[in-house]
Amino acid sequence: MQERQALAAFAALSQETRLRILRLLVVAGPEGLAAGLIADQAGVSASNVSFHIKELERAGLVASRRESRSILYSVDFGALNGLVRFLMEDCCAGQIGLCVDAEETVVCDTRMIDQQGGGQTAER
Amino acid sequence: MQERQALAAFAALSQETRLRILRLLVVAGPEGLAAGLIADQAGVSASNVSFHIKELERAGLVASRRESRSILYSVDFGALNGLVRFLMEDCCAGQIGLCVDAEETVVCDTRMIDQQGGGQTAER
DNA sequence: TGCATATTTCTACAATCCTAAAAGTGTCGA
DNA sequence: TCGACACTTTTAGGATTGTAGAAATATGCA
Repeated sequence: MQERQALAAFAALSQETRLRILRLLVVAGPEGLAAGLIADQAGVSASNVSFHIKELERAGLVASRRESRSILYSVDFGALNGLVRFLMEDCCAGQIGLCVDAEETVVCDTRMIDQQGGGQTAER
Repeated sequence: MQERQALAAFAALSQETRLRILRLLVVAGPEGLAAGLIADQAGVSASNVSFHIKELERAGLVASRRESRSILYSVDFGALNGLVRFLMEDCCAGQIGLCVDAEETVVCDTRMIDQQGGGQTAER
């Protein structure tokens, strides 16, 4: 994932309504959800949903397709995956051993295994 | 990590200068970096660095300590780790098998293994 | 076509970002 | 201790961007 896209994705996720919408869409799965339903479930006005969905689309996190009267929006899971990877790799600038805690979540990428010898845990 | 903190963290990372600063700090490691050095290396004015650092601190991603005349800033790796986890768990709303691709990065948390049977990859 | 539903554009307001200048804050030597 | 210096933060300003609700537009079915 390019830095440019990651910046847009972070911006998209930094807004409460958008985060809520994204979660709804994740739960909905590849099938997606109509804008009206999103508005209902998120407790937000339709125009507001439209605005935020557009932002999520611009960030590449959400895709849309028309189905009869409704437009169904769904998460681009590839993009979401890319963002996780960006955060772990690019953003952590190769210090993944420091960034990603090995306690519960053990990440088994070769690059990470190389750095996991120390078994370092993050300091709080 | 609480949603509130995650929102602040995403907002902090959604700005080019702040992302650059965070990367510098990650590379610098626990030792940290003085504000002046950050300004030089990031190619940003001192006041601007101060402004953005404060934002990173507010988001809980960066800590500071005084050392003689300088103030050294360092990444809170625990918080960064928490953000990665938030993105993978809370944000992905339990659909980790969909969100986190199993191709290169295999995540070996029990919760994830449970969901990895399908070996589903994201659709683009 | 005409109506009901679904979505987008418009508008006003608030928040963010950056530069330059001024004000702190702490350290060191006389 | 006091003043000078180095380093960082705060403030003020103006331009840009983000937000929410009102109004307008588009779509599909009878």
